[in-house]
Amino acid sequence: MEELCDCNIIHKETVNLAKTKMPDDCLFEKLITFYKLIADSTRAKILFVLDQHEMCVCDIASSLNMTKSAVSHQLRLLKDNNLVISRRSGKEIFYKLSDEHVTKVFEISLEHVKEI
Amino acid sequence: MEELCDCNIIHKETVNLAKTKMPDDCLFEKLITFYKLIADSTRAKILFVLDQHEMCVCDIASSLNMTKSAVSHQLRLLKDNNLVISRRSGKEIFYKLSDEHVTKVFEISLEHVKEI
DNA sequence: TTGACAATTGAATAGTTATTCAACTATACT
DNA sequence: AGTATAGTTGAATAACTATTCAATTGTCAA
Repeated sequence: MEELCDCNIIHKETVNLAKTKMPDDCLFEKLITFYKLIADSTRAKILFVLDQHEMCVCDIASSLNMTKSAVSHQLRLLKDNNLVISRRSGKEIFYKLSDEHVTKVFEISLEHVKEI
Repeated sequence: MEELCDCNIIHKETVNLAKTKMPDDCLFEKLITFYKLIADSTRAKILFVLDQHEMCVCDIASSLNMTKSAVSHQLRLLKDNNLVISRRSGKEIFYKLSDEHVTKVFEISLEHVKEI
């Protein structure tokens, strides 16, 4: 295992403890993937309105004052990452949060960030 | 207020409800600023190791196998946004999470993302 | 005061990404 | 079949950002 850092370990115990406790990269990937999705105002707003009610693309675009295309691109990202699911009903496609878990995490995130 | 969207409102009630419930942009800014900071593997790992123990830049760089410079740049962002604080002790500068609140939000985030 | 080490900084680069635009598909209705 | 509407898509652009590199600051110890 090569050392990439350009400095000495000053406090060996602290560093060793940190390294042993460090979760595997997979967990960080999950964390980052999830929070990158929230960390965009368009997507955060989409999640917020879908947390209120299932919606079609036009309604989301109207609510956010954006084009259908821009919203659709972001919906695709959210869908690919399983944060939302869709169903077609005639010409319209309705989107909603994928499950209670996403709802909960999003609401908790929103709640906590209010306090910072 | 100009309309930027390129489509009709299909379900007027749903859209109106969403619009009235929509938090002001300031809250979304806070949410996004905070989650953007977490949504990067370097910064997430820095927050993780600082959640274990106060650390100097060299120790953080060693723990993450990165250069001091790269770590320092990210620490600056975290500090500017009040997620971490620092104190000098001789040649070293120790960083830690800024308060219990940041600790809590970060730990909750980590906990919840495990379940997704 | 000189040298060594900890840390910061600014500019440059490379990679990522949100929105726009135009073209396209899918469905419903006449 | 033909038209209008809902939605998707890919390419292009513009904006943003993480890391590198080289230079610099701050502190200590000889």
